Amino acid sequence: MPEVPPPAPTGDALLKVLSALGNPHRMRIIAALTENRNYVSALAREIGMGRPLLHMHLQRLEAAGLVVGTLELAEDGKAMKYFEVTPFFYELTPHTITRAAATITEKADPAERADRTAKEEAK
Amino acid sequence: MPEVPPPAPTGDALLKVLSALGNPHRMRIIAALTENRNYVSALAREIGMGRPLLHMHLQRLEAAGLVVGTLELAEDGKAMKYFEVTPFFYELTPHTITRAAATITEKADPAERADRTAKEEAK
DNA sequence: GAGATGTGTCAGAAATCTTTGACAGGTGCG
DNA sequence: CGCACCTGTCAAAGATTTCTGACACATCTC
Repeated sequence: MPEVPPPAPTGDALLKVLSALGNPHRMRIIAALTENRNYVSALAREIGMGRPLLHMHLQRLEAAGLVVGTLELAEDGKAMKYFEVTPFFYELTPHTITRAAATITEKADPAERADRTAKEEAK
Repeated sequence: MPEVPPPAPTGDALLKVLSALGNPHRMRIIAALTENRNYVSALAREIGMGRPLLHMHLQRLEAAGLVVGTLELAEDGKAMKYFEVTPFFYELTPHTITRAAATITEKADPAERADRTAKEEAK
């Protein structure tokens, strides 16, 4: 079975991944969860961070598709949300960035082209 | 000549790269400069963005080591700063992130906040 | 000199992201 | 019931990032 090359991610998706990973706390969260999956409260204690804050970071990572959380019921009936990292893979080169940049649906686009060229000096 | 495997970047370096790339404008700047090098003012017109703003973005990209700028004197004597992308290559996987996370010198580190650790064992 | 080009920087507004503390559930146990 | 866990959300404060409009300086051309 030949290794299939990773599909090119859309600009917005890659943007989410990069901004999600570009944060020391979230990087550490990925590191902690890579070693072994864990539930929110325990993870919060492990890396010394408040639950609400960790919750938000996990949400950001999950939105980027880097981790997944599943709500499981323990034997004693308590509900705990376990998080684990997804086996992601991204290659960052000028080429991949260029390719991704072409498909960005951020703000501003419909009304803009070659009209605001010599506008700043015109005062 | 065998291809040398890319060296593992330090946590702080990777952090800079990721947060630099995790921005739509900077991604487009990389895309534009990948096609051909350019000087600040022309690039600003090309992607429709104010010079001061572009200047700041280029600074961020250069600090991350993704682009380099060289001040050159044109034939007519005008000084123009040409920017071009560096052939960077980063592999993003749970493993590389974990490895990088171990070497982060961001805020909080000198004194590990391990004070409420006695309670978590009470499971 | 005026005008067009290039460079750079600065201060403050605007928009975002990060962080904290309080609250509102739920379960099982002594 | 009260305590010890778990889950989640919210509002407001705090810290950063992003963006804009001046400003200053240089060169070449008219």
